[in-house]
Amino acid sequence: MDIRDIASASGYGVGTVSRVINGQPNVSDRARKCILEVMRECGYEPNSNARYLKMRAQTSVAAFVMGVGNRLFDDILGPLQAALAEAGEDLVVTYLDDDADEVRAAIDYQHARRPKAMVFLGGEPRYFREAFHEVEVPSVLVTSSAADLGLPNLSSVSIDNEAASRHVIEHLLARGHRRIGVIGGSRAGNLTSDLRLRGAERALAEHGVALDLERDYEPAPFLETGGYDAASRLLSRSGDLTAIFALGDVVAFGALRAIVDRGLSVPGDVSLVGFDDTSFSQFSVPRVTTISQHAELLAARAAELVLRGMAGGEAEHVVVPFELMERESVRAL
Amino acid sequence: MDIRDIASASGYGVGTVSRVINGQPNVSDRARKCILEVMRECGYEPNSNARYLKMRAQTSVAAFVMGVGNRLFDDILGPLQAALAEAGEDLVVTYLDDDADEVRAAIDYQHARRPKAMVFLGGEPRYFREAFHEVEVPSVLVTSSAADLGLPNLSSVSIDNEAASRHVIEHLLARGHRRIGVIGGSRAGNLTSDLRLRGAERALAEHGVALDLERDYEPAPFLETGGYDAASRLLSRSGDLTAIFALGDVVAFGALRAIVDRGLSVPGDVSLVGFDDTSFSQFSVPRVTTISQHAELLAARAAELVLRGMAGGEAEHVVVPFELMERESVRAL
DNA sequence: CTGAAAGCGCTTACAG
DNA sequence: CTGAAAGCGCTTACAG
Repeated sequence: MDIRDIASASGYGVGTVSRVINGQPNVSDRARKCILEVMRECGYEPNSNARYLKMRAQTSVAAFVMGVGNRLFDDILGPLQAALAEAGEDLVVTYLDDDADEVRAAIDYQHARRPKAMVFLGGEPRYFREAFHEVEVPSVLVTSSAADLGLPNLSSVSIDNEAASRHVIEHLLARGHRRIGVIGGSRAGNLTSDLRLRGAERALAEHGVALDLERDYEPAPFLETGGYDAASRLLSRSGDLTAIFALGDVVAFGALRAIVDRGLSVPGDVSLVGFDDTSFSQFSVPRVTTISQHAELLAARAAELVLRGMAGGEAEHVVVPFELMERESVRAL
Repeated sequence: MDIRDIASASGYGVGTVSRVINGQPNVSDRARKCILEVMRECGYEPNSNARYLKMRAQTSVAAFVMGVGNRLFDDILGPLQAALAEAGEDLVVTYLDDDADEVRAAIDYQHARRPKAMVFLGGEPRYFREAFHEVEVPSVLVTSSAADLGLPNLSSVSIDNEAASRHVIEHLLARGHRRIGVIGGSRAGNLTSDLRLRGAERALAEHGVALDLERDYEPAPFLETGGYDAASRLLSRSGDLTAIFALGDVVAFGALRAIVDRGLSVPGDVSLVGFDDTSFSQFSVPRVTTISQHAELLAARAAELVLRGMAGGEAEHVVVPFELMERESVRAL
């Protein structure tokens, strides 16, 4: 069942059939109606490989969503799609596994589909450094800054992760905490958690309570168990900590459990702050103070950057404000 | 940059180049080496549309992961891939958005890639009923039964959701609970939550404490807010409930919050049971009793069904055991 | 082991 | 408005 079958069944040529498939205007109403009818009857679906093989023309803009299951990303997608739609652009989204190489995926996609532009929700800087030069279309990285990458066709929009982290520490300091532990990420890992850690370190240093990385910091993968183990180790080692800053909400969730398991209470004995404002921090008992990123704002800026990139503009790196969500997990000493 | 460029640059014909691309044996070592070298130098990547257009031959088995962010599915994927690899089959996975039509996606995929078989991690029965007849390859639905669908090429592997639900109710009953509320899903929705609701109803009825659907059941979307609102309404209406069974862990998470917000404690005042054994129920305070599905078992059976289907076997519907994870959220009255 | 040729199912100038 | 023809980049008999 191919376009030729439809052509002969309808009595028109393949050219005309192709035109109705693609919704082109120069087809008589009569032909269109007739052909549409035949296609429906036959349950015909154009072969996409053949289409894309021919249509070297660029199609829609492609979005790659990293780390499946991130609610923030889901919340960005809607407004982004809407904003793009307003400019007449389609958005087709591809979900990627947590440890997938998003840049490789994007390059493959580019080969197959020739998108006009690409947007990455999340992303590992390492992959961008390695292979992004192979992508030829304007792109934007969302939630993490690409300013340091210096790629001519890669814009970015993110909060200032380092500043957000400083803000958390200052919040804690202002409430009388001096012995503050930090958990999450690693000292030589993913750029985003690096920035958060660095922000905490600097804020602490500025206030004369330098973070002892050996004693008061514990790396942890961004999983509940990671947070649980890290908090346990930290608490065994530094029993005098009055507050823990978890560099991600999942980590905070595990940490909360670990604290309670030691017979301590949050915030009675230990104050806790997370990062990301996931549903965990909104519904846990107690609700956890955390840093929130504004999905709609990120989406709006991302859309602008995409459009500007497609119009030939240079890469830009925009920073949007974050917000500290004060909840129930921090006690004033 | 196409296969012809590689051919002329290497001095061989396109046929030979194609053969080395596809790792076929009938190529001299010399030619293979030379061509590989040229391809590397040029950074050549075959055009996948052209490949698939020609290769009408079937490729790998395709997996569709529904409702992005479901840890159970992620845990199934690894073992499934491994088991299939042992049989020499590749698994390529596609992540789908929560409200995507997975069957439509599968049909499109089938058109483009001609997979040998497909497996669905999760899925909406409605979509299967509507369009699955268009898929032509052996498939298996995982975590939900396709027995009632009667599709000749659709096998399934799942726990007995109804029985699991009965088990929860019996557990509660055995601990002296008589006034048990149920939240989550809807009375005319997704098959899986229907089954869970029905299991609860029947178990209750059998023990002479019929579930009053108007009074002691609250539908809720599978989100924390859904659980929060449903539990709030239920508790306002039926203040004498001693236990709540949430048809999903996310719903339980929201419910836990709602209970605490009313100044009640779990399990002191209200016992709580979830379903799915997500990280929430493992790390919440208190840890929540829930039903666990065995990822490795599901994966192993799914792999068998895929292989059997590819060998021409008929569709089968297998049921694997579930497990009640007793934790800290249920009190004996 | 290798090359020349046909053809996968489409789209798009080109001519009418 | 419509059709015949070329060609997108590959793979695969077929012949050598």
